[in-house]
Amino acid sequence: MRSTENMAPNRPTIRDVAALSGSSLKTVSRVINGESGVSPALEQRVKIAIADLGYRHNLSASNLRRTDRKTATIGVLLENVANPFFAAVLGSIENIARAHGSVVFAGSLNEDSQREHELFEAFSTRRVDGLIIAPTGSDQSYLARELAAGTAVVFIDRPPNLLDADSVVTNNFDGARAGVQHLIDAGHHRVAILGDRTEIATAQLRQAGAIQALADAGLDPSPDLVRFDLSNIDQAEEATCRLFDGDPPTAIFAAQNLVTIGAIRALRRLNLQRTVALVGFDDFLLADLLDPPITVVAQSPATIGRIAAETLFARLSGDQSPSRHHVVTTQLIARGSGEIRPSRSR
Amino acid sequence: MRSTENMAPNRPTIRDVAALSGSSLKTVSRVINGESGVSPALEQRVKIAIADLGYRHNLSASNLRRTDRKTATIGVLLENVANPFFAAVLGSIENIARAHGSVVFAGSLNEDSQREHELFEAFSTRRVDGLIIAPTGSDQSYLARELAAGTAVVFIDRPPNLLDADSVVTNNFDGARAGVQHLIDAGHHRVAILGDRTEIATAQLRQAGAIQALADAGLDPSPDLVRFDLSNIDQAEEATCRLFDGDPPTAIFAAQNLVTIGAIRALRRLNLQRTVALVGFDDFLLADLLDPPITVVAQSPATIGRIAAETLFARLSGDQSPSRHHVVTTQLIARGSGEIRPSRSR
DNA sequence: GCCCCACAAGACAACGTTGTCGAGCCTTCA
DNA sequence: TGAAGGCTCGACAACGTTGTCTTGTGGGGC
Repeated sequence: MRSTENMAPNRPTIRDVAALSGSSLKTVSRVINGESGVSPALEQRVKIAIADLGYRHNLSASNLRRTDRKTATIGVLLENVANPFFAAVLGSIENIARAHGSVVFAGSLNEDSQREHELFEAFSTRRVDGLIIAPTGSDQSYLARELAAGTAVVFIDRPPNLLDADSVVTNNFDGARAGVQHLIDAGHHRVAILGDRTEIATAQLRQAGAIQALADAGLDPSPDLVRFDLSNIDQAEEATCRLFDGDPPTAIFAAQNLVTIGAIRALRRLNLQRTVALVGFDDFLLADLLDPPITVVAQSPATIGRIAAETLFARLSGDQSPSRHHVVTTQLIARGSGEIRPSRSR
Repeated sequence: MRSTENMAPNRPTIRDVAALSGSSLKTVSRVINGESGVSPALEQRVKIAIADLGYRHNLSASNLRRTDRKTATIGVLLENVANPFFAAVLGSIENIARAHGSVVFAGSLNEDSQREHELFEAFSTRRVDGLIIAPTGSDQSYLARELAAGTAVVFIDRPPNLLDADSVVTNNFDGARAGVQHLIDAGHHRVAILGDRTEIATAQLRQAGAIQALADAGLDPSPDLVRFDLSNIDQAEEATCRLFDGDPPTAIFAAQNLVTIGAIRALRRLNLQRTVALVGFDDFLLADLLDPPITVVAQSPATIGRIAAETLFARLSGDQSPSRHHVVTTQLIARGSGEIRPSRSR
């Protein structure tokens, strides 16, 4: 007895289709799954009944019974879907997933490792075939059981901690090193280094790479020119301004997207944008239309997403080879801001 | 008999948990669902068994049996997840979904109405509780049965065709009208109007609003100043350049994001960026750092996403009131490019 | 004419879970 | 002391589907 208030009628099931078409459950199942062994006439009757009833296959029930247990669903855990870098990664993953007939769960972690656990739990409960994760927490060993249970997992942007699994990451160290090297090559000796929060693994690597470039050139990173833990545009802008309180830098390396933008704003405010060189890590839309155009160390979000998704689907197709760790190279794009020479040598 | 090659072991079920904890299926089910009627001691034993086995709840089976039939899953169909506007919408939806304990399927349509059907089918088969759709096709009547079956559907960005359902859209007509009005107020008589493909409903409205503003001012839109069907940056750049072949405009209204960027590039190329006024529809990152800073008619993707998700969850909680059509207003942000006055009057 | 086989089609159980109902036990109160 | 009622706990069926097995049915070869 169904209440009349909450009046969603029962959806038709294969039982209804069987009754309407005058066939059996199994026959309908065969038609739905395109199995052989159904005469054309009966198949036609079943298809008409399906259309008439507006029957829709129930993947939950199907999946429960099937032996292969594939849901044709993958989960993607990113830092933030609204961040252009990760949005590009997600778009690329979705393209590959589409080609494999899978659909995609998307979730944002926002640097919250508890959220990482929650979302993993939620996706796992829904029995995704595989996961692509840009991890935030410092321990992914909680995934070991899931891996053993047959769920494929690929890490992107940041490698997993305490777990052996495939990964696809940008060459952060070398990219940052090349960015700073580019400034040194332009004749700079006082290069400021601005970076994101040091808890973040990628931020650490970029900062290390940047400092390595200084060391390679026999330059000491003076503490007043190195500022980390900048987590938004405003903080980066403020930190950049303060660089010019004492003995100022002639060039700036900004190790992250938002930090670069903060630096640009600060240089504008101080009217130093044509005097102080700037190289940013990670490309962004319109960088070429700014004045001066911004030189960047570009990452390849689309490549990262594509390789990660391809790796995932290879695993789902049975690839049992040892974990692979893909490193995607960066590309330095010289546009102007990074080629400014020091105005006065020391 | 499980083959040893494909060695994913069976996942533990509540049966295994019951056996290990020395209780029954139903008791384990009660513990999992936080139902009352289990003594603390037994509850503890069950929880230990769950942890020991690494048991994970199977939402498919649960959902199959439950009477409320809620999957705590919603589907979002967008134009493209990598587009900043839709990425912001998606991020906002995901936030609300998280607060309601739901997870989100994301799919890109890329102006392909067949893809719209495919994704709908895929999500429906997975029994999502609700859908948020930025439609691409010209007929959404195929959703009527789904609505009747109890799936909530909310349309965003573009209203549905041939279907009655909730919607949340930007006030495209008035926004575009205000943008062009702003240029007219600055003294312009020759205002070019550049727009996206006319098949797109929002593009039509913006173009109509822009032309209405001209008409209101007693200006005739001369055909050589109106260019539609620009679907990417390059086409927009090319079209903008050609505007200056004959009798040139003194101002440009670009009715879409990428079109605005194309126009900026073109004006730069012609070195007219400080001479020709420009107002763009839809805001973008760094618009304020360009030279001149770009005046825009800003949409509120986050607001659209939030209202759509809140409407959806209200429906899922039983709201049966008639369909509502939310209109989100635009905001004109004057930054400089739109306030340039005509250099010579005609 | 008979046997065998291929093929179409259906009966039935099972997937992992939860709704229903009933058994057993303990407490409470007349 | 006994009936009533409230607990905890478990047996069982059912959700919608598919794997397995069985039952027809007709055709071909001898």
